[in-house]
Amino acid sequence: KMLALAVAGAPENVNKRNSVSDLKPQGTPIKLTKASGCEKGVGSDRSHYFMDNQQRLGEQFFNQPCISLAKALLGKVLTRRCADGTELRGKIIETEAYPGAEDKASHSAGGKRTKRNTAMFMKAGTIYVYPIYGIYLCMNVSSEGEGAAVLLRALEPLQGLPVMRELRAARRKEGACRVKDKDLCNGPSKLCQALDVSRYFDRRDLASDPDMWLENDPNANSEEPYNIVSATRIGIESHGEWAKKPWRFYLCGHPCVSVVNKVAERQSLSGNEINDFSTSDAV
DNA sequence: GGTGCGATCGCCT
DNA sequence: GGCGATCGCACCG
Repeated sequence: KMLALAVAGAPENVNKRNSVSDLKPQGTPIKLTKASGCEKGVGSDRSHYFMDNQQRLGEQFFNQPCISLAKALLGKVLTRRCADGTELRGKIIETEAYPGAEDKASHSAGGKRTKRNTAMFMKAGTIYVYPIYGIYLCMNVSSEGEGAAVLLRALEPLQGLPVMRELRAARRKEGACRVKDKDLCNGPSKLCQALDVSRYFDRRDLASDPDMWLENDPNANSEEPYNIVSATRIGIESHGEWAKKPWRFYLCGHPCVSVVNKVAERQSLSGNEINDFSTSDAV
């Protein structure tokens, strides 16, 4: 606790003003109140919410169908305990479901098991980390169902932002501008960098691992619920019909969404749960 | 604000 | 040997 506090309580306030402007709610009705945004709570202000023993989500939570888990993960807090005791926290705000064998866009398409995708076939809650484009990593969590997993695509950073910023800056050019709060974890590989998720986590159990786990957001009750947008998944255009499945889920209007899909948002708001449109992501 | 492009390498065919 | 469940930067408007 003390370590976490020490880290979180550090120099963050210095940049408060910047962060505030970084996180403007846009578009749709979201409830990004000051208390729930990245700006204020982040770090020092927010960390006290996590001082009491937060209960980690256990096996049962992960043991649900893929699409259902992808939605259930939204709003949960991913916590990473670093080697020095520093705790980094981010709220999951965007996921993608890869339900398994029939899904041609999945690494487990056709039920194929390989060395790489082994974690997808392990018990629900198993972490699947794989390298992509030679230089990046993506993190998934396996769900119920053979070869099914959920890709984590974006987090709202809550605690340990200075550390996250350092971890992210390591990859960037010297002299590049400071990463905005909302950009620290707004992409699948960015969140791996920001939370120091390495390939070492592949095949580990998110329900019992000492270095990474999930919590409920202790602040959730004071916030109005977000609308969940379901949109087409990102980066799988070459997979024909499967590319059109609306299996990407995100909190509507949240500033940390990696790619906004306005068509999907309109459909979600009009109360249509099935967004089987074929257009690619609008800007 | 948006778009285009190159980086870079493990994995699978 | 070819190809990504991506990212950051340069460039344009």
